[in-house]
Amino acid sequence: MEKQVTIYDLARALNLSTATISRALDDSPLVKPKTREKIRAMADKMGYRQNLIASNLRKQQSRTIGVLLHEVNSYFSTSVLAGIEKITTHEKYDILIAHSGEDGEREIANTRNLFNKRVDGLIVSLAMTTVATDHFTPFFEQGIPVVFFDRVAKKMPCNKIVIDNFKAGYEATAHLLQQGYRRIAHITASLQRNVYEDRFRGYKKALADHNIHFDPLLMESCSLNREDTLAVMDQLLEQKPDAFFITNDFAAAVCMDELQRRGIRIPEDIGVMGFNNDILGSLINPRLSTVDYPGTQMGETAAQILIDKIKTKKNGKATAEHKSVIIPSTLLIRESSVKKDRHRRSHK
Amino acid sequence: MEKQVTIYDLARALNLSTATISRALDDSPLVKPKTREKIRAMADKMGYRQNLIASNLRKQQSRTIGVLLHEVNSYFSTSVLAGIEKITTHEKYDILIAHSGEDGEREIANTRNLFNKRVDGLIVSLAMTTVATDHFTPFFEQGIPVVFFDRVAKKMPCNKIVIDNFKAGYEATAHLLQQGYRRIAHITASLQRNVYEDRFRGYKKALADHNIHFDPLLMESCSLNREDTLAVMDQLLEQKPDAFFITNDFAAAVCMDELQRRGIRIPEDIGVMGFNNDILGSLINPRLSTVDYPGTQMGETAAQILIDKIKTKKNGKATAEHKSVIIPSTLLIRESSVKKDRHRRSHK
DNA sequence: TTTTGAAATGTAATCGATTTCATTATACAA
DNA sequence: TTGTATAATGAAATCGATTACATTTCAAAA
Repeated sequence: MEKQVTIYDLARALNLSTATISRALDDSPLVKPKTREKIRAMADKMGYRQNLIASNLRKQQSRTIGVLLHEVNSYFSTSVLAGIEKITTHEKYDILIAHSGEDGEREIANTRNLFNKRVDGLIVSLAMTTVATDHFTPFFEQGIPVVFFDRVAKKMPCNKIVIDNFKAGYEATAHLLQQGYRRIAHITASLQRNVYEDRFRGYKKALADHNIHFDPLLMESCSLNREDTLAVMDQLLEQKPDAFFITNDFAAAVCMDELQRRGIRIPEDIGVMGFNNDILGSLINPRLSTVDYPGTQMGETAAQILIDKIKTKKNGKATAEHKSVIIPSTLLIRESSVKKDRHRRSHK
Repeated sequence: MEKQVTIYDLARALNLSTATISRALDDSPLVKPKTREKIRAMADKMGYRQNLIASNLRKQQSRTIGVLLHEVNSYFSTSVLAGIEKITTHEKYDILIAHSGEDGEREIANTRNLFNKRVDGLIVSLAMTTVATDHFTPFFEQGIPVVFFDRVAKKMPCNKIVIDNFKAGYEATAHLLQQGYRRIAHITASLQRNVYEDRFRGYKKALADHNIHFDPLLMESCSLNREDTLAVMDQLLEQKPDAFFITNDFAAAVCMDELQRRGIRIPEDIGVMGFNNDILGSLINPRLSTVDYPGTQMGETAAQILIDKIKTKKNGKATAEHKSVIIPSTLLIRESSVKKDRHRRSHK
């Protein structure tokens, strides 16, 4: 385990000051090209590597962005991460990923840790069980930019990247209604979170606009994991629904699988509509109708806005105003929600 | 944007030295409980937050582990990450995730960056196009522990967490043979990587053991993404195979979908065997036979071994010997590879 | 009361790079 | 040759926490 080579070692070896070394390695025009070359050569020869911890301490930055995710196991999450990474790599930032596993307590602990690590900015999607948002105030007080995406805090004024969940929920439900489905069951998650609440409102509005009475017995919230979804589905089937609108493709796929196992035909007997456009949906039979959710684009947008805020902050300009971006989502109609006979009839 | 509160501010406010403050906040028994309480209270009151960058510089550590992944978009990758995270969270380490997108060049750049960030250890799965492994030598020279998992460098002596890919490939192929399939096509990825090479060897050995001549025309390497897989499958179909052994569940699902679209029945006409046990496989029809790949366990093991190495290193004991762990994988026989008629016959 | 050892606190160096504010070298004009 | 502007380099402070080593405090023993 050799000792690290520092700029002091380089300075000694070349009989120069650390100031010159530092400047040379930073490509500063203040040092003579010939000197710079000498320093470069010696740095290579001695195997010098910059100590970013020391650099960051001095520069009062970390060139790191914290990403606080509710979960990482979905296609949506990895898409968002890919989008964030694309931008941050280009802008030479690192990302520190923390995930809360949908647990508000862990979200708080993670937020605290990222703050202590002095991340230059934060990208957040709230956990399912988060209620208060006090844990972000240290960031606001220090003027460290925070961008929320997807799962945002409704009341708080902040930077937000979202889709129009109300509209998406409305359109998905309206589509099912147009296909002739009437008793549309809705499986979703905690209504505390904007995304689920908005979609639910969209669902109810679409029903109302089609003169259908909303039946509370046709709606259930759960964690959307396999077991909970199956349990909830089982319960809802007693209400004799003719369609399911499920706010998650994985849960929708689980339902479809179980329905088919019970001999129920999709979409003839029961129509299914998912949400998120997970790859999964294009590989199951019948192909799942869903709402395309541009994860990569959300990630890119969030990262770009965050980095812009970080940069303008450095230039001293305060940027108090909050950006709010709505990314377009689109209804993706495939097979699980399109009644074939009805379709055929309409063509004849 | 207020100024950060430092231990100097606390020291001044309480008329104590920074040494005492630092010790108190670290729960050192060297400071009187009463003093500690006072310090704690003042820290809370003034909103003190530890600056981990300064702390890490002084302590010559980062309490961060670098994770270098070939990709992050698979169920396997997220499982591994979950496993790593479980351990690191418990041991109070952060993880810095870098992914190479299967590109060797990016892997080199990422490795360099993680080194400069002074990660305390590194967990790696090699990219598809990586050839040399010189980029890891700075870690070895500095005695920074590195653990490879899954995609490891065969020739290099190092810490490795793998499954027995040869055995898994053998068993998967043998199972298909037992089911009566004879012309088994093999779709895999770059044979440069141990995992694919070993599985391929297992495949060939199983064929040989069943007195079946290996036909090179039945084997193709590709990136395993949708388009490439479909192209390769199309080509292989000309060789009239009666089964596919595909080293990736996603690619297998894509194939199954396309085969069924062409009216080919699975498993009656063609049997399909995947690899990795992606959730996907349990949601498609017929359910995909595959090899269960314990990602979470691999992640946990890799993280635990790495942290142990970091700890023993701190205690001064050099740990030159390399750990090599083989995690058990299991053949998961579902529907896509089991000939129903044959099955029935054997029961009658 | 003095001694003594442990307990508590303090002083200052340290981690490694950056950067402000000098200072020295160099080139060109007068 | 001298003066002067500019280019190049250096000395030392700085970022904030930790910690080796020194010093003070205090209670119990002598």
